[in-house]
Amino acid sequence: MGVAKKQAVRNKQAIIAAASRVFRERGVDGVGVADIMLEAGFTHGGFYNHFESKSDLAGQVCAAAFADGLSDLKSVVDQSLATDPRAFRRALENYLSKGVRDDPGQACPTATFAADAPRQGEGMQKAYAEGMQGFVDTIEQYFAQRDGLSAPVARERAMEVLVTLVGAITIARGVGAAAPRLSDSFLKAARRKLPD
Amino acid sequence: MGVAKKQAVRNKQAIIAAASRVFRERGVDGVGVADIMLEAGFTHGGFYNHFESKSDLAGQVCAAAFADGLSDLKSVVDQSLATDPRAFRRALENYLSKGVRDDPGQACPTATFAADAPRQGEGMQKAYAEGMQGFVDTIEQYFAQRDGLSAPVARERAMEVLVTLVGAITIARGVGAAAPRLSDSFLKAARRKLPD
DNA sequence: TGTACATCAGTGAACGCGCGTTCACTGATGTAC
DNA sequence: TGTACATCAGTGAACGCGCGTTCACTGATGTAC
Repeated sequence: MGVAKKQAVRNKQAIIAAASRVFRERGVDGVGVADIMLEAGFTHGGFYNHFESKSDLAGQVCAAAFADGLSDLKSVVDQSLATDPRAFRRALENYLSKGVRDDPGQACPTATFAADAPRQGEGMQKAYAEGMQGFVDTIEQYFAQRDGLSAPVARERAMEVLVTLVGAITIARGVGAAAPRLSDSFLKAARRKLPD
Repeated sequence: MGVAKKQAVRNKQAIIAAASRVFRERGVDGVGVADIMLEAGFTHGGFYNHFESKSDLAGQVCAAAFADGLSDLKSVVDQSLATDPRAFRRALENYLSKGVRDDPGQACPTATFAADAPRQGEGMQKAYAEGMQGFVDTIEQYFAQRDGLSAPVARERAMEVLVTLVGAITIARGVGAAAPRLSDSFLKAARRKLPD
């Protein structure tokens, strides 16, 4: 069809964005390449102009999702340290909300890609591990700076927070459709356990 | 081939056991019916003598896995209340061990089926929700009895424990292959946060 | 207890379908002159 | 600035393959007499 280079780059990002959403909703194994391309507004043949394979895409999707998530997290952390000390806590509570639970397509990759990562290729495993590392580092630094904690203590707290977030949202989604009230109580219990 | 009724029942259980293992290792969408039957030692054609569909199997597998898990949990709880007060805590620590992390095929369904449940059919969703409900109830009763807590408080603690277990093992598996040391520290941090 | 027959778990070939991937083709873009 | 041509993103048909499921067949099991 003839497409400008800049447009091609934008199209690739649109494919990644579409895949990012449907992968989180239905799992990497639950969507086909043709579905993804259709969601992005293209026919499926062009896929291999942008990606080596579906597995390659999965890795790039995971990396991009973590990059977005980390950038969001960093601005929340900066905001908390500078002007609005409650911003961090608010972000955690928002993560454990019904809205996030019921819309995995938009949600943080920590939970949505956790199950796919070990089952997909090396690229996705690496992206997931590096992404989690970035989250741990950022939260660790936040706790260290805010509460004057030593690095190891702050690090452990950061990991505890991530464990609570991922555990609660994972369970809440798992029981969600069949037991909505149980699902809500898991979110509530986890919210109450969060640090300030 | 001609097979006794008792043997047929045993064969069905063998299929469920094989599926239970490979579903946890590779995800429900990651294994085919033929694979499962081969793992169980049969050809694939006989599958539909036992199950209506793959989705039906997934539901039965999830229910059976939770029944096993719940029965294990109940005997640990009984043991803790009767003769060995540390048995419960030991079981939790064992859940968060490298052995369990690296062998999902044998592991507790709370974490391994959490991601599949919302994406598979109604049967699996129901089995997962009922299974989690059973776990919550059992742990709640344990805390209530052991520490003389009111039901709501004991319930919230039970949910906190489950959130920690599922979150830690999910993240540990997710980062496991690409970042083994990070994975270990998540398990460690979660173990340290467990109640006695 | 022995015989004839219906049942039905397991076999293995076959079904249509959708998957990931390839390919010849197209035409606007971007470059060389 | 205008023209001729190479590039390459996107199209849509096609590839082989493995999926979930169906089916005719088999023979030991279990039952009726």
